[in-house]
Amino acid sequence: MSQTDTKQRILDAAEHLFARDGYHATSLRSITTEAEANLAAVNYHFGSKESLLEAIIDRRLRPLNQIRQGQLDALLQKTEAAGTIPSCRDVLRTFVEPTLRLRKQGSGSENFIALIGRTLAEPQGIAMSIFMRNMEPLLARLFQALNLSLPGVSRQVLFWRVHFVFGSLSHVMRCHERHSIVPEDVSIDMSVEEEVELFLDFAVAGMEVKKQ
Amino acid sequence: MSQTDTKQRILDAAEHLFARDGYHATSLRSITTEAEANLAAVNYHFGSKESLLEAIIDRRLRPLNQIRQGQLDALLQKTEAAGTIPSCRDVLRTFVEPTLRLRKQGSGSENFIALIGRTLAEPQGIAMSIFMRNMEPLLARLFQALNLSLPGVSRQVLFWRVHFVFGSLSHVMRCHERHSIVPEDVSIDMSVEEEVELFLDFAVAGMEVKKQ
DNA sequence: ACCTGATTCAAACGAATGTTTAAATCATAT
DNA sequence: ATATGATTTAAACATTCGTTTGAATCAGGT
Repeated sequence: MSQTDTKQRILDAAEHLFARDGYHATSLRSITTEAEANLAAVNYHFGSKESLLEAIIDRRLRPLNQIRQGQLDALLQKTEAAGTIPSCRDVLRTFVEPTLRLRKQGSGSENFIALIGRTLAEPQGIAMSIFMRNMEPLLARLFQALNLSLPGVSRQVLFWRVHFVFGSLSHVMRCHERHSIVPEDVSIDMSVEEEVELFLDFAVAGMEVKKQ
Repeated sequence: MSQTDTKQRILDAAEHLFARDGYHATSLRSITTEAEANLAAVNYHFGSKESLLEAIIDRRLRPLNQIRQGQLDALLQKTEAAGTIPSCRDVLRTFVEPTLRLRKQGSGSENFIALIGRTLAEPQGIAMSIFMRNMEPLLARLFQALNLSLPGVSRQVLFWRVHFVFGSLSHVMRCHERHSIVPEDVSIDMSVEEEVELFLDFAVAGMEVKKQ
């Protein structure tokens, strides 16, 4: 059993428990038990509980953001070459689609998505600063692209609507399991494409609407 | 200094700290310090930390839901008497307006709103079950009214869109302070009415949109 | 003034937390 | 085989946690 085995098992277990119970409600003992590792392994491999959280976020957020960044760049290059402006729907899709696709990818990534969803709900938390360090450049470019795609919407209103969309998305990210208020006749199993377009139907309409 | 003084001070302090740092990251010692009460006061007046959380939620959620319920009933009676169906905007307003109004009311209610916002982000948490006990009847009626107001939207799609709206709303509830990603030139000070209508512009457009 | 019940207080409880230690074990290259 | 560095292990570390205790203090009625 090599070093990376233990490290990975700890990362997976912690990702799962942090997502399910939250950072503070999860003990290192419960993590190492689930990972079948010794209690001291966390501090040996990661240094501290907080650094473990950082490693969890970095592991998946870095490649995810590279995909988002690549799709956004490709879209902007394409529209610029064609002399048009990107649609709000296409801009948002570069952010949302890789997110929901990663969740369906398995091997614990659904836990990561839920963890990020929780993180967004704790503005003052430890996870938020780690998260924002990875997100800030991309978020700035995304806002810029949305501003370009919606010339009729003021920066003021645009900001709030982006806020609303992020709220919706983080909620969807958190709730990957059947909820108590979900009616029995509502199916929650959809393909990634269905999920993405269902979300974009909602989000784009809200982004584009003229003031009433 | 009477009994209710200490009880109220503990409720206010705990509401503030639970909202800011989360339930598990807040200790009874930090609560009683902020409330200028003895450590044992929490267990004397409330029995346990968990019962304190329950008291916090009950204190404000009960009257808030009565207002929401009253406004929804009034709307449904009015439209039924007129032989029409309620608009989606009016139905959503009966839920959203009392919420954002309470936040602006002061005396710590903004902490409660943020706490509920956090609660909605912890599906498996202790607060969620306490919260849902108070919310389930109203949520069922709200969903029914929305179904009535949007005859063109299937139950399946409607459920998801309500999900999205709740995500947006809970996000707005959490973020009552200026965020790091908020551009400098974006004002976050609005009247309740402005806030409500800005939110409803977004949410109603997403609820009503035809599939693309 | 005195009694009674409610409230406050300092102190301590056992349990659980994140972290550290030092010895034991493993893997690998010479 | 042996030496070396990486990893694992059991045990203990000092804190902090929620809760409990029993005495002290308070308020109000007789």
